[in-house]
Amino acid sequence: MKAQGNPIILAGPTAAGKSGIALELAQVLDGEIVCGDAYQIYEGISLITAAPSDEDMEVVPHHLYGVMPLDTWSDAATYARMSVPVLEEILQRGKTPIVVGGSGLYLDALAWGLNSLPDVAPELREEVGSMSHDRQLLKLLELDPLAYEKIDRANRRRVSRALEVTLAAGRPFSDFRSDWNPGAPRATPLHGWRMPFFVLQRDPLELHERIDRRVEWMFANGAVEEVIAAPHAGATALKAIGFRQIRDHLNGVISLDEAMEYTQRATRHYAKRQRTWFRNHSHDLALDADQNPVERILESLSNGDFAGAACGSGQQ
RNA sequence: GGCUCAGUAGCUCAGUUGGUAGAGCAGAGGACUGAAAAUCCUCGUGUCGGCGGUUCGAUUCCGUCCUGAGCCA
Repeated sequence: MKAQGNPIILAGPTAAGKSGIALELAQVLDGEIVCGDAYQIYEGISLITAAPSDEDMEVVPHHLYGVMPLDTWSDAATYARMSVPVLEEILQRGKTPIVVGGSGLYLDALAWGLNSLPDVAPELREEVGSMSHDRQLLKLLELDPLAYEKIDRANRRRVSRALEVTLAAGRPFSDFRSDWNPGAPRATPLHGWRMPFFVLQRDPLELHERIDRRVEWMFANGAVEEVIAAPHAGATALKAIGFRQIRDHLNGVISLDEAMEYTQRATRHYAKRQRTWFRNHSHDLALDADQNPVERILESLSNGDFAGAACGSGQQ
């Protein structure tokens, strides 16, 4: 028997103040917070990923933070699959799950669903990865001309992925893409939920200021030690901002000050990409961090703005 | 004091056999359907250190001065 209610999503760029607002919201709504972030789910890097503090976790139950071993591969589909039972369980208990995070693709996977694609074996991924970009393109043109036409061909990641899936499925990647191919099955929101999708915004200059201060704080409070303690980080976790910079410092390539400066810079770049993503991807309501976002969220929820869209058909 | 090398975009540097110059990074904007804190795309006029000279034309050659680095005294 399916539980009543829908989870809420609170997204937005890093350092916009999501965690604090989620905490307030959870207390008002009798909710529980669920990680919606690609890196905060990893174990052992809570500091450099700016995951919620232990104190925050005592105020309101938090889920899916620090649960994934550092050497484990992760991706959007994995995240969506593992978060469903967590959300379901919270709803079962009559609480409201509040998914908080900044990973646009992960959140979209949860909110709108992903097309159903075959898994790609690591060996196959490696095989495709070892091919030159030109060879991948040639192969893709041969096996999936539609994908070849539609895809960002300069982006090696995209080309590799299309080729991987084509090879793994034994038929073209484009067959699975409902946005390119009207015949393909549409993605459906997981579990038929229709989750109100809020985006928290903040003035870019203010955001940059907050990022700089937060990174300074991380470095003053054990960021280097955290990286030293994580020698076993795998391909996915290794990409957390700060990881490479601190390792470069530990290897004597750059100074500590440089490591911090580069981390600040990389985080600003990241925030910019997030702003672009959230501005242009489907969400329900954008809120300014300076204009009572909690009140506005509560207001829009109680107005029943999302009631009519429930159960599976929700899009846009 | 003498000699040598350097002085070009916010930074690091390329280059122009003399026809006023271009990369990376930074910065700005954008894209994104299973690595997404990833990956990719677009955007480059700056007294080419100052002043003189030669030349149709100098950032490029010559002189001189300034600044920095190194070597010799």
